[in-house]
This record gives sequence, C-alpha cells and structure tokens, in this order.
Amino acid sequence: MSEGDQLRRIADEEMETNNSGGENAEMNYPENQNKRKRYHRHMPEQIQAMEQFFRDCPHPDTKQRNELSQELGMDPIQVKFWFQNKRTQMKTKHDRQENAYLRVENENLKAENMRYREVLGNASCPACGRMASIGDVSLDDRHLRMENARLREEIERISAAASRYVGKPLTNLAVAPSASVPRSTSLGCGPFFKGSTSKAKGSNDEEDSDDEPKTAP
DNA sequence: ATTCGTCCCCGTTTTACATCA
DNA sequence: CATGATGTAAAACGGGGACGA
Repeated sequence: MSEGDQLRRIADEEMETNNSGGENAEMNYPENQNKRKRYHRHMPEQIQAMEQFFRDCPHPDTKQRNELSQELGMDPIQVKFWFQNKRTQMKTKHDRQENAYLRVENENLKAENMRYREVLGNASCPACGRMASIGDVSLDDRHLRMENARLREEIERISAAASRYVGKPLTNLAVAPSASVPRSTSLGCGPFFKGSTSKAKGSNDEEDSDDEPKTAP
C-alpha cells in the first residue's frame, strides 16, 4: 500500500499541523498524539462539489480525484475515502429500498394467494352442486390453480431474496400491506456499484435513487 | 507462473452531533 | 436547564480479492 500509506501520512501530517477541517481546530489531544484518529467534517462546499461530481461519475480515477482534491483544497486520500463511503452509503440506501419493496410485494402476493385458496375451497360443480374435485374443475379453476402454484413459487423466491437482507424468513415479518412501493428508481449515473472501471469485484448490478423512506426502528 | 502496485468493496473503529429521559 | 445514555451519520482505516503490468 505504498500510495495509500504515503497519502495517509501526508494527510496525517498536514492535519496534525493545521487541522484543515477548521471546525475542530481548537481541539487538543495532549496524549496519544500518534495513535488518535484525526477526525473532522468536510466543509459543506466540499461535500456539495463532491456530491455533484458523484452524480456524474461515482468512480473517479486517480487523475480526477487529484484534480478534485486540488480544487477543493483536500487531500486526495480524503477524496478517495469520501467517494468510497458515498458508494457504500448509496448501496445501503438502495438495499433498504429494495428490501421495503420486496416486503410489500410479498405481502401482496400472500394476500392474493389467500384469495385464490378461498375461491378454490368454495368451488362447487355447476352441474350437480357438490364440491368440485380435481377431475371436474373448470378451465377457470385450472387457471387459478396454476396461478396459485406460480404465486407460491414467487413467494418463496421473494422470501428467500428478502431474507438475505433481513436475516430471517420474511414470513415472520409483520408488514402493513398498504400502497405499493414503486420499483426502485434509477439514479441515472452509471453502474457505480459494480465499478465503472473493470477492476471492481463482486456483481452488483443495482441502481439507486434518492429519498429513501426511513425504515421504522 | 509469480510478484508488485493499485484499485475497490466490505466491515469496523472513531468521532461528532442529535435526541431523549 | 444541565447531564448522561443512546443512536446515528460521517470520516478514516484495515483486510482481502481482483486486475494489469
């Protein structure tokens, strides 16, 4: 990690001397000078500029980061960290939205499934009036059965997918089935989870949007 | 095939700040 | 109003895999 270490050292030394953040410049750490973590908040203008850049390019290369850092009076490593944290933040946001959507969709499917079950349970032969059996179900009923099976599969699939986010099976989750949540919207700025360069690992093909609904605690 | 440098993601730590009892 | 506990977001960091030279 030569570059990173160098940059880190430079950043550390610089902040050691002038605490470039400004906000906490008066803070003194008389002991453990070499161990403490230098922490400060970036300036609102710096964040605003990086946010703007992020919208167009979530994966700036070294040259872009250096230019940005010079422009904003920041260390390149700080810019790098900021973009890294921002991508993580956006991904978390997206995952939460996706999870909320899947919950609602799952509840809707369960309700639909219940309705189909009810219809099938009350089905009777139109000719003789007795309860219908598999042999004499109408085409509509067969269609309902197929649809029911399909919904079951879908519920299982979604439940499995959602449980990856929640950590437990979705059937245990109490959800208020209200208005359906729109499918996650597009951020419109490229595949930044996957990485615009070919270097990123993993296989995130997600997109993202702003204005996440805060998940209830 | 191996090594090296750099990148990124992921998870974690540290710090500042807000909220609430 | 002050104060301590608690939660959360942001900045920084370390580890490890991927990739190209």
